[in-house]
Amino acid sequence: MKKPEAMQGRQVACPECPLRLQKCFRQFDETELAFMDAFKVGELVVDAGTSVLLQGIDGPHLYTVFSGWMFRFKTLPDGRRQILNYALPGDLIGLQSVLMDKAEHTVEALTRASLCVFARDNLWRLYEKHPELAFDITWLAARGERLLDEHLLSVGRRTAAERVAYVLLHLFDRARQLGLNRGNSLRLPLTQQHLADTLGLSLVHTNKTLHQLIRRGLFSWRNGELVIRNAKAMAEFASFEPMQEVVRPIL
Amino acid sequence: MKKPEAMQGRQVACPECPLRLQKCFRQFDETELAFMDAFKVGELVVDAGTSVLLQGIDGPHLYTVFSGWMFRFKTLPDGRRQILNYALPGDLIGLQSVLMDKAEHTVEALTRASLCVFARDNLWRLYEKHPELAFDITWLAARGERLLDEHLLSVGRRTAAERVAYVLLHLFDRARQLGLNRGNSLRLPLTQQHLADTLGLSLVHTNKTLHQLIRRGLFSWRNGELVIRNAKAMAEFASFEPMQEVVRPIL
DNA sequence: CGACTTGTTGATGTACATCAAGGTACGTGG
DNA sequence: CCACGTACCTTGATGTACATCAACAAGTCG
Repeated sequence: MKKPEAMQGRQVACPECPLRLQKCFRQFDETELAFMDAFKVGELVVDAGTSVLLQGIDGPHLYTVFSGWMFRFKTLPDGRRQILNYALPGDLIGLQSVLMDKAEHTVEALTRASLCVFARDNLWRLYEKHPELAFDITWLAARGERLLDEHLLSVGRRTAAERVAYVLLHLFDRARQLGLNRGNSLRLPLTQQHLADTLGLSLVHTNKTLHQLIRRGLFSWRNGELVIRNAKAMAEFASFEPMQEVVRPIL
Repeated sequence: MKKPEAMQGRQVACPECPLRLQKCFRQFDETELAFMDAFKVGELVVDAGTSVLLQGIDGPHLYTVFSGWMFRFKTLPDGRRQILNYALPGDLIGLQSVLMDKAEHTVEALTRASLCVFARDNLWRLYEKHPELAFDITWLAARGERLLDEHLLSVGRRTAAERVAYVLLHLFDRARQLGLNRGNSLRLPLTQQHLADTLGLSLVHTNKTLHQLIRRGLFSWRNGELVIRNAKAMAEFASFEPMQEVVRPIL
């Protein structure tokens, strides 16, 4: 587990942010962009395997993922790990740790990733001066809760095979909304161990289950390339319903 | 599953709200109390077994639990149910459904319960006029996410016995902060089926596990009365750490 | 200098034996 | 009647062990 690299100065100004051009994100007006630009204190680029927030440690910053994949997890004292969810470009990181004073989970980069960094101290000004942005933050928090609801349903009540199918569709769907896919194909930067820790399964059983589903022709996954072969059957099997596509805020 | 009773008019004015007297809740100033009083459109009293929000249905209201226990759950098409969390007095209900336009989960009363009802349309005014209250809502959302994180860790990575011990301590701790306990004793309005659906276990196995822990002298639970007999051993066994006691907002 | 070994490491694949959890059935008791 | 208790058998998931495979570094030899 590497340490984060030193935070760099600001490279991209919010008004020119290329992420905001994606159709899935809400348009900001000039005042909002100006405020965000002032709110942003820098950028952080981390290599895969680097932790940005640590379980039990005070977290002074709020982040937005600009590029790359990250994941959030908790561990038990004896090392058992549960991955809570994944953060993709546009996702907020560190809201819990800013509001509750310290993080109760760790956030680690799955790929090389870059983050926009905001100072916690200015968050209050955001609430005072820009209620729309405050509303956006609450919206993002509610969305986070919804993702956890769905994940919890999976881990608690779906069978191993259903869980695997579900999570792959879920990740594919989220990545697709950001345009990270190429047709039915997607570069998935996970190991089977990540999947296992996401789904509450052992590595060995995850592997068996994965192959069982691949043999059934639902998808393939080789060399980090996931291909959805039969989305319909897969969604039916896993009781997966894609998230309604909404124009969502981005900080 | 009964339908909610008709909403009654306002009985208790926010400035006189007895719940706010609890030491665990943040004090509101007069302006805030006045605003909340105007924001509140009524009260809703429901019997045990009544659903307030329904999975997949548009939810126009925001609620605060005033008294009683409620729980939030999702179900799969074939009926498998996963309880996501419990709502006790002071907890917010319906934020997801208000922000995302419809609920993706159901909220049901575990006991007779009364709720304060707020109109979604006025939520925006709250963000405009009372950033502190907006901040509070975000805080509550972040807290909800944290509870889910912990629950997910349990279901994903704890053994059946650890899960049972953990959830009982968790519920006891939350109830204690509200003064619902009497020493080590607490009236727990759950059936073993609720517990099973919370923990992702079968009813039979939940029962066995429960008795295994009772035989070990960690707690007892008869006639709906939970008694923590050995809190230390129980917390150690389940890797339970009580939530830091914070003064928290209430709407 | 390049080409071919060799060793290392991390991710993956598969075969057991074992065990934790599930499902059915049939009790009891309020 | 519904919640709880318990026995019995089944099965889904685990843990250990070991083999494969690709990526990468170091070392050796033509």
